[in-house]
Amino acid sequence: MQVNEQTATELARRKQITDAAIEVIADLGYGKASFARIVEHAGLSSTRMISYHFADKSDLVMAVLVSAIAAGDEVLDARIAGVVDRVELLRAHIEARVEYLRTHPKHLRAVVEIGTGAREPMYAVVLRDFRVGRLQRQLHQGQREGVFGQFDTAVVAEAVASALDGAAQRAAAEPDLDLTAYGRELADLFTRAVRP
Amino acid sequence: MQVNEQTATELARRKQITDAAIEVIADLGYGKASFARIVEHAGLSSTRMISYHFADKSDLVMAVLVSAIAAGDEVLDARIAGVVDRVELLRAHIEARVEYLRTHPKHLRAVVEIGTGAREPMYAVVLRDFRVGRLQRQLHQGQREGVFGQFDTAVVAEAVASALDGAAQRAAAEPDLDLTAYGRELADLFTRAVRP
Amino acid sequence: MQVNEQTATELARRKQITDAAIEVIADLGYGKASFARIVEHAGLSSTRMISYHFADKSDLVMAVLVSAIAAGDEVLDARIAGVVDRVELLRAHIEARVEYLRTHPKHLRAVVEIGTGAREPMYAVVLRDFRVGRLQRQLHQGQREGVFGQFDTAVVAEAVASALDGAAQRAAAEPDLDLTAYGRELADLFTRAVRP
Amino acid sequence: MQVNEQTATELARRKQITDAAIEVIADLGYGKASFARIVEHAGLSSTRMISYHFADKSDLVMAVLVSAIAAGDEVLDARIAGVVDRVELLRAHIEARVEYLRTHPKHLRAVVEIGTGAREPMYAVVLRDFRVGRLQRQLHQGQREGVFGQFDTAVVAEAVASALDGAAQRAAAEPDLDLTAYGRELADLFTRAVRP
DNA sequence: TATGAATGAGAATTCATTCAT
DNA sequence: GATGAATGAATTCTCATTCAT
Repeated sequence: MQVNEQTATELARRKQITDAAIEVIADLGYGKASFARIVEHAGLSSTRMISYHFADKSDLVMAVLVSAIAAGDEVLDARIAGVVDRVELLRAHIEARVEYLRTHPKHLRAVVEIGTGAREPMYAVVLRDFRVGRLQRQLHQGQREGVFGQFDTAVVAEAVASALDGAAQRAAAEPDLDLTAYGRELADLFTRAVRP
Repeated sequence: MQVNEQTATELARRKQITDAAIEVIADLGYGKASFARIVEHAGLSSTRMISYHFADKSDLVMAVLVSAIAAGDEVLDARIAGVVDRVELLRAHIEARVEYLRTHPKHLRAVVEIGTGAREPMYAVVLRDFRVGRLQRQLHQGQREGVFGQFDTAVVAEAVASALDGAAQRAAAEPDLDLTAYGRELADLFTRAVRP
Repeated sequence: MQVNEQTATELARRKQITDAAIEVIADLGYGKASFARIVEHAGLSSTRMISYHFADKSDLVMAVLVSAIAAGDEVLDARIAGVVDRVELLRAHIEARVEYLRTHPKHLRAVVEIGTGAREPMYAVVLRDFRVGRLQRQLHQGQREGVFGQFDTAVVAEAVASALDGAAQRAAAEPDLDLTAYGRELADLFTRAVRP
Repeated sequence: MQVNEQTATELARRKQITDAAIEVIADLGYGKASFARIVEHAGLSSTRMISYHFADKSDLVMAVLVSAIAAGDEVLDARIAGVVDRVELLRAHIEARVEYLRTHPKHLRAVVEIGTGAREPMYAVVLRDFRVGRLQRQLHQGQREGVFGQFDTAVVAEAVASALDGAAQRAAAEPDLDLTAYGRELADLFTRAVRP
């Protein structure tokens, strides 16, 4: 299939660039992640390469976001598959995010960096859904079923998301951090907190 | 005494600059807070003014940090004065930070922006103490007294600090947010979470 | 005949590209008329399409010129056919150019844009002939016949041509401009001016 | 006076830059007049110099416009001073513009280049006033006084302005052109044309 | 204590064009 | 007859900082 093959190279290049961008953003922060540093990391010849494959910087960043979020949701979906208990679902959600941080440290770091460093409202929508969207819906459902107490789901979802952001920050600073234990602690913390 | 008068002018200038820097960092983010934008905001003649009063950018940022943290700790100290109960102390701590966010929105926003946007390890120490230092000591003491359950104080302190960061972000995005209620929700959340 | 069929497609493509180029040059000006914007306008896949069909940019611009000038002279020829009176011929010439501006606004605009924006002496020859060539010959002949006064035909021809350029500029700025009236005014103006 | 002296250097620099910009725009056209070529022409160290003294490119272009137009109006004012006859005033106007083209060839060329090459509506206002503003008012007044015939003053003013633009173009292409004669021809042409 | 002037380095982006198939 | 991929050069503009007074 010619069409697919034509696109294959293009897709491979885009992936090479987004992967490099993820690493650079994770390592240097959103502010320092210039085209020059990304091409250097990707082993490309010039920044022109990026401009050729992406309309502009926000196009690249959006591609990074989509890619990283897809990977994160994959981990999440796999972890919560089959879990029905609401409390266990919350635990699974938190632990899945920390597991994602463990298996894809650069990906999650990049998302957090973009979330905090970038100011384009363009990213806010997709970031919001990744950070608090699903979680808040779960919390809301748990309240309706009576398994959770009465609290502001927006506040709690934001608190959980922020705690996971904080975990990413700490993990970056302390590479030896035991993330599995960290995830369990966070899950314990919030499952206690949502009890009726 | 000439020396003192010189210092007084000097201090006034420094304050004018740090105040402007706080506003700009809070409004535009650390990455966009250039000298040019700060002098514009402060109504100064040129960026040379900043370079004259501060050794370099990190010197200015550190001054911003010290100033903002002092103001925040002042609010905190006033709020926890006389509180002895450990749980109430935790509640007071969280609510005091949110109150600080309400009374000094630009200050706390600036601190968070520097915490997430800047990468100089230089700031990390002072930031760490502001965000988790006192809190973690309180939690630890509470555990020793048996009022709190057994959890990793570092994890919980980081979670609380991150939740407050998240509150600052939301407050920036939603100016009409009821911060007093938000603070109460957060305090409820974490006081439930630390129960034995 | 394969050769002809190939040429037909080739010609169709070239026409598609020159037509798009005319629109872009007319709308955005010569300076902003990049290959990228032309392919976008033409709905082509890449700028490579242009480079394939035209040797280089000046080749494309020359094709635009030839095409637009041919269309303009067609209108002119139709309008002056049968007119013998010298003064009427001048009037017909001016009005035909304005009519061309009305029926092919993008074409004439593109010619003017290239005339003013481009610097290649290559275009100057063909432009010169379109703008002042025929007109100057008519004026000269009119003088020999004694119907026109004594003036510098080069100056007057250039003035007429410039006035028509100006009309194109105004028409672009004011889409509601009554061009027929404008043409009549110009014709009146210059027929008065050439009287002996 | 310190204030003046401080500004003096600044003003001198700005003049040095605008003068160089006028030359470059006149010689290479608006499209090719990059900062790089202007600093090269001005003998400055880097384009940074321009960015330091002008907010952005349009700021520089506007300064060029103001400077060139002021010089042109100075010549015009000197030429029409004391002229009362309406027809003579029209002649003086046209000849003054051509004289300006002769004494300040680069200045008028630059104005024409900006007028045709730039697209910023920002310039349009000041350009319009220079090109047709005063002239149209004169024509209108002449009609009210009955010295001129009935014609559309906007059309005629635009035609005169365009003819002067055309003169600038020709003068650039033919350095040996006798501009005084050219100006007289144009003045003859249009004074004939406006007769009742 | 203050400032006007200047700067080298780097930013993202656009340009017409060429290579290889 | 067509195209996907790539590119070097150039664009305007911003950055924190230094020089000289």
